[in-house]
Amino acid sequence: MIEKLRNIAVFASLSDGSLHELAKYVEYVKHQKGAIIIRADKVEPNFFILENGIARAYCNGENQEITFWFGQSGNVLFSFNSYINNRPGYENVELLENSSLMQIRLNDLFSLYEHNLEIANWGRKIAEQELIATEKRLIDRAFKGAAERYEEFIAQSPELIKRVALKHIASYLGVTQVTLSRIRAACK
Amino acid sequence: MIEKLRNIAVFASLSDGSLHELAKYVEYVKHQKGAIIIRADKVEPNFFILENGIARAYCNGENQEITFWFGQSGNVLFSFNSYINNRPGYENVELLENSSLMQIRLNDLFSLYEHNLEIANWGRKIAEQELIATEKRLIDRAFKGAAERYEEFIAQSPELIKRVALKHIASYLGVTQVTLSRIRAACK
DNA sequence: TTCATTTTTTAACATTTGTAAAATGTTGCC
DNA sequence: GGCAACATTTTACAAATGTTAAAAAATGAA
Repeated sequence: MIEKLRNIAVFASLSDGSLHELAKYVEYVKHQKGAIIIRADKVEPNFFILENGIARAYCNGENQEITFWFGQSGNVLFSFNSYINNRPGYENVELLENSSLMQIRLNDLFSLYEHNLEIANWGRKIAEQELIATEKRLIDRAFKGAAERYEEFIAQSPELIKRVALKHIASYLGVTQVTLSRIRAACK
Repeated sequence: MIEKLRNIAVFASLSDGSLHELAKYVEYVKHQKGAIIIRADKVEPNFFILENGIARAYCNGENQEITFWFGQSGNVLFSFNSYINNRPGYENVELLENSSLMQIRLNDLFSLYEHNLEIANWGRKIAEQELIATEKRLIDRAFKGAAERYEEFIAQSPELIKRVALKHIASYLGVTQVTLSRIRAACK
């Protein structure tokens, strides 16, 4: 059990003692492709670690659905507003493949944060890494054209290109699917 | 001294004991309008809290300068990449008015994180709040037109509209200054 | 395989936003 | 006040991206 946790990069900074403490609260779950594991407008009481599979987070607009995040094996996955503010979130999370996940109840995790210094710092680093990645995306939108963003996406996430529908990638990159098609046609 | 810290909202969650610990390492500094207190490509060894004044963070592009963050009284202020990854950052931070700041050396702050549970969780919450705000901006760019983003900016940051040059606000909103002028002309 | 469904591409046209340059407005200093 | 430096708006035109619709290609289930 601890072995399984230790193999996931996100837990690398934790000692055996903390891994044991954490493991007490970890539950394994499997879901089918297409499952919506986090729903907008509901407080999601769990924090997930994606062991296998691919997930996307999206918001519902009027005529459109905006995908703004992809998760792969080893990524953590949670409703931002539930986790951070204990309020209903704005995002849905859909599994794009049959997936296996670990989950911890937020209440248990928060209680670990209040008692275990190492886990509190682990939680801090998770938020920090997500923060720096999100900010870089925001800055990239200003400096780089859609074509360049697409090329970087391919370079950085070759797995996702193979396994995720282009319509989702288009909205992740901030363009319509028509524009993404044009970009792909141009760089052939 | 502790009183001064207690009046700043970002410290509200800290007990007297932790405030005392933190206060040992806090130094007060003043800078003039126009001072660049964080420079891209340098590791910035301090973490700042802006007591008075306004700051902006920006990246240098080839022909342009992109402003992606504004700070006001009470906001924390740090080089993301220095703080998070101990690497040179990508952002400059300029003070747009004469300002007074508190600063703590990152080494001291990190050492507090490793010894004081309450401060570790305080650092976690700071990263989380920045994260949720940044992600909301990214999503807003997809769902809202430039005009709507401008109106929301006015509603949420009335102080900044009065005190910050429009060219900086335009780039913060993700449009050129010409486009912002057109938006302003249209909604008169 | 075959059919139905979904995804992706292509085309034509509309709209938004960008670029460059000039005009106007504002600020601060001598 | 008057000048210089900088900020903002306006104009004309160019480029990028969006919209709509239809065709082509890919996918999945019976």
